[in-house]
Amino acid sequence: MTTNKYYDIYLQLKRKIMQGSYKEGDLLPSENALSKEYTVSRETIRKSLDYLSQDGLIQKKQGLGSIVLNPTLFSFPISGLTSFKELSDTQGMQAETILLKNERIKVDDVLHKKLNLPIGTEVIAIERVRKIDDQRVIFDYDYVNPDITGDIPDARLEQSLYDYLETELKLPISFANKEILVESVSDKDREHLDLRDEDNHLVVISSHVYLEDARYFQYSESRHRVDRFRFVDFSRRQHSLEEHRF
Amino acid sequence: MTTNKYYDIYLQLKRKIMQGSYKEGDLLPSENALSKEYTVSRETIRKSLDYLSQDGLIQKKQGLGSIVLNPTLFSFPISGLTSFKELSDTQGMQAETILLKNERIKVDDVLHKKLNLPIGTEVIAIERVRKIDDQRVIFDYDYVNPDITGDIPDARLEQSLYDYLETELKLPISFANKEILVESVSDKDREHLDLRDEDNHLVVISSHVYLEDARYFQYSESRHRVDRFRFVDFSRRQHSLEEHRF
DNA sequence: CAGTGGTCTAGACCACAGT
DNA sequence: CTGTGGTCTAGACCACTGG
Repeated sequence: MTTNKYYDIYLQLKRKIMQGSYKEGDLLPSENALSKEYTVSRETIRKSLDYLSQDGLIQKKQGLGSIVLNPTLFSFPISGLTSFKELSDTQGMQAETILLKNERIKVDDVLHKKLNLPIGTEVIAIERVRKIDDQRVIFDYDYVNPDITGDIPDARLEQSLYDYLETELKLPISFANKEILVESVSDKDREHLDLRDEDNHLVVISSHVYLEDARYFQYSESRHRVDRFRFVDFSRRQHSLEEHRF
Repeated sequence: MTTNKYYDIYLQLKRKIMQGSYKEGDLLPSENALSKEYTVSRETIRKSLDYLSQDGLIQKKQGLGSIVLNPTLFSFPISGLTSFKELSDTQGMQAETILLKNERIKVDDVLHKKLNLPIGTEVIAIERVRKIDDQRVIFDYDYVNPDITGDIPDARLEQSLYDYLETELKLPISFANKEILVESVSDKDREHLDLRDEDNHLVVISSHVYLEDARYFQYSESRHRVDRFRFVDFSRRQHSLEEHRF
């Protein structure tokens, strides 16, 4: 339960859209009408609607109103920062984790390039293989800052790293820079994953993860068998009045 | 030139961050200080800062201030809705387009599944191959609603479709649902693209594109040779106080 | 024309950081 | 404690849409 008016209203409107009380193409009640209905100011309503808009649930049009969009394509929240465990929970996949490594190491020159940390810095290196429907299809590497987390119990890594960090350590994970590439399969990939003969490539998702106070906290690399990868996104066009060149 | 205070201030602050007037880890002036500096209300400043935050340029922390983040990773705006032409312009690649097809067709059952349009609907089908550094590495399919665009001159398709739509037709392209998958190479892919022996797969980006009034307008499928694909994203964690199950 | 969303203000109170 | 960002208000004016 939150205590924010705008967030409560956002959730209520979201539920109504998801449940079909408002259908695709319908207009929401006007901002003035909503502000009366919920007895809040119009600016508060506008903040709630901004959230719906960012979710891709409505489209606002000046002079007309807030058009309800089709929420069906929206069921995969793979965009944003979401952990494997959360995904397998919401998607109802049968999933299992194999822990290969969980130890402190020093950053060498190879890691240096990936992590942007000085050579010799101590990090916790974690290697995990993810099994979905009895096939090993994802290879996860994580490097975290031990000054922030301390050592991490093996048992927690077989569940969710993020759950441990947020629930147990109360670490406020906040934002990430993410990159998606396709890379060639390495010998190590082939050893630990169930790959088919035609699999020459893996989809690799690399993330630099930061805490709320903007401290650099974790680098992760998640290597997916290509047929098990899917990325869904809702995006708005930036009408570029601005200069992009810097 | 815009006439919005919050947007002007956003651009000014953005420029200062990009140019290094504010460095990584610095705090921006407080909201009160900024509102005095620009002689606007604090809410207006907050709107500007919201934009910077969405861009991943600052991180706000209650009680502390707005922390400036590292803008270096941020130079690839492949996220969002961006056309091939815009990308090749900003990235300075040597690029060329080969137009294979530009004609009205009727939706058949195969297209029906992709477009979510009734069988028999008339659409403009466009097929283009993109050459980068003399190699044919991207195959683009576009299907647009002819009621909205009318026929499209061949010459314009060798440039940018989006440029034509926005500059010439003044169509307000607004948002899209996008999906990224990896698919097997088809015979048609192999015929039109310069693929290497080991290329069994392509990265496929599918988008459903809508106008400002939420009318469905275009479906596009962009098939990339895997080594020429890169996707960069900045994401904030949704602290899920909320239910994701619907 | 009346009604819609878009921008902006001046003020208030609260929750949180750092000292 | 002071200063920070977070929430919220009541009102104003503007730009746009539709009839």
